[in-house]
Amino acid sequence: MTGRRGRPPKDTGSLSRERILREALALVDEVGLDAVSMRKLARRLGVDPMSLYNHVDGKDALLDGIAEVLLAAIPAPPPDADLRETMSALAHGFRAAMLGHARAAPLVLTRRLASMTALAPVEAVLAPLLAAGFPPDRAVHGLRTVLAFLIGTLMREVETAPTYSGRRLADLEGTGLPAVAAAAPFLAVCDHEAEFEFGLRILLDALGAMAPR
Amino acid sequence: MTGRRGRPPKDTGSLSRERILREALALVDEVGLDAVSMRKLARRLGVDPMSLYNHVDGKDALLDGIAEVLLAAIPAPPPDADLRETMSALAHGFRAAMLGHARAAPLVLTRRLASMTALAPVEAVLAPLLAAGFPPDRAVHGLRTVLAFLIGTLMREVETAPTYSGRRLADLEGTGLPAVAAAAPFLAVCDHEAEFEFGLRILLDALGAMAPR
DNA sequence: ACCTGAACACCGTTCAAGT
DNA sequence: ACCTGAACACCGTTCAAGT
Repeated sequence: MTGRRGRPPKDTGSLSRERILREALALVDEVGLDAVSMRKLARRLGVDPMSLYNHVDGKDALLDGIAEVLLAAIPAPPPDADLRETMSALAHGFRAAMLGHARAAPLVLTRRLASMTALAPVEAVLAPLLAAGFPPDRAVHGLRTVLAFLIGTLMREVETAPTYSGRRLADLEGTGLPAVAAAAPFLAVCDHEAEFEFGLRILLDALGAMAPR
Repeated sequence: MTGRRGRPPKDTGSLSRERILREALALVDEVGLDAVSMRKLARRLGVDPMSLYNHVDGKDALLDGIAEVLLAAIPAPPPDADLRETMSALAHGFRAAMLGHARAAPLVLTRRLASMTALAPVEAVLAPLLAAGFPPDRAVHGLRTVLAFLIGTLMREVETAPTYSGRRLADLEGTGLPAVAAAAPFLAVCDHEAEFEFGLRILLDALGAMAPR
């Protein structure tokens, strides 16, 4: 009984904003952000490049759309969790969503998203902060501080080419900068996971200590 | 006696890597990153586009070069300052350098800089951390955490279009999200200065508390 | 060693035309 | 309402030629 009446069955459906965004994300995953073009996306969809403009407002709007798809993948935190658990769950969910599409992640991390879709995670962070007794202005402060850390950390994770060989170590030791040389073995590599947990802990500890209740 | 012998006097000098980078930065400041092209830069320099390739390795290398120019503008902290003063001075110097060229700042904030030029500020942060007794691995942790916060915060500052009118407030209140609505007046605006100081304080307090001496 | 210009293989997007 | 294709005004970069 499904799919009647429509001349072409839905999932063949030539074009739709959803199909375009889904395929665009796949294209970014495959070729990287710089190599994405409206024309390549159209070719991939078996369609004239201009057809895309019937569903998407141009390349910039397309990229914003991809960012929204990525953001929508962050799972909602368990509703009964306390402040720390909630913030931690959201931070980890955000990270997982970005690492799941590392090449597309900069779209979320570097673009100013006007859309209201981006507000679900904001609500999820703000609610426990308010519940913990933070007045709204300080809750927003807390939100923004954690978000800045997440964005900065994930930019580093996601831009890192998969190539820090031992090569860099020698470079670092040969700079004549004493502190750099002393810390060279730890500068040459980066355990992103540990880095993330280290910074997140500092911030969540600080917020916990500041919480009115 | 200066400038003899060279047929064209130095400062007329048709091209040089330095002149190209300086003019490229000015071009980014004027037209924005997206609108920058090798051809426009060449036109601005009164030169054939291809001449640039004699001094710069291509557009990507040009952009990396601009990022290095920006980074070089961070002043060295006073050498006699303690850990907190040093970190604070560097953070503020970094921020000032980025805000001085807001449209070019994403080059520093989002690109992976391979160059060793970027190491001067790293040395400046690491040195006081080591002096405060942090073992090298923890010093690097501290450096990276602060840097992530700086990058995330400055990305927000620098990407913010100069347009948060009262318009957004109504939008935020009408979302049906209770915490967002309650905090709407504070979400609608952003005092970047205060935000920066708030987050930086948390991090420097935490590092101070962790310092072995 | 450095500069030039033509040429190549691309872009995003407008517009008039089709169905 | 949606799709098409030609056309426009750009790109970054290679290459052979000039000085």
